Amino acid sequence: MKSGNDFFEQVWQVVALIPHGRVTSYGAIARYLGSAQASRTVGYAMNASHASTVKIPAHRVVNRNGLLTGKNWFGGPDVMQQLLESEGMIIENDKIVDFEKRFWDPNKELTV
DNA sequence: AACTTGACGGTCA
DNA sequence: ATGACCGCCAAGT
Repeated sequence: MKSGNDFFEQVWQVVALIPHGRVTSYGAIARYLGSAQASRTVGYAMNASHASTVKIPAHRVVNRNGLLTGKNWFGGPDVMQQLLESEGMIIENDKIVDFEKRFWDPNKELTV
């Protein structure tokens, strides 16, 4: 049937599993899928998340620095930050404070 | 059909 | 410690 959508669907699946008040990185998701260096593709999947019927909390996904790289993709440069703060997250200078503590690793939590 | 770009990450110089 | 390049997968032009 369809081909190539597997990667995106898996990414959406993992992102949808991110607990409230937690965040993860593109690389962590990519690694969970088996392609640690395909992190850019993960970000691309986020961009295509609107195509998914599932609700994708993309605001909980940031780069490995905890920086809100895709904040500009939420319809506003501050929307992503507002969403994260709304979940108890602390954002400073477009960066997640205590990112390590808020970090949610699918490989670790889901135990592949 | 081919080349370039993209919400990243890691390694090398 | 800082800067630059390569690798990965898919989509857009």
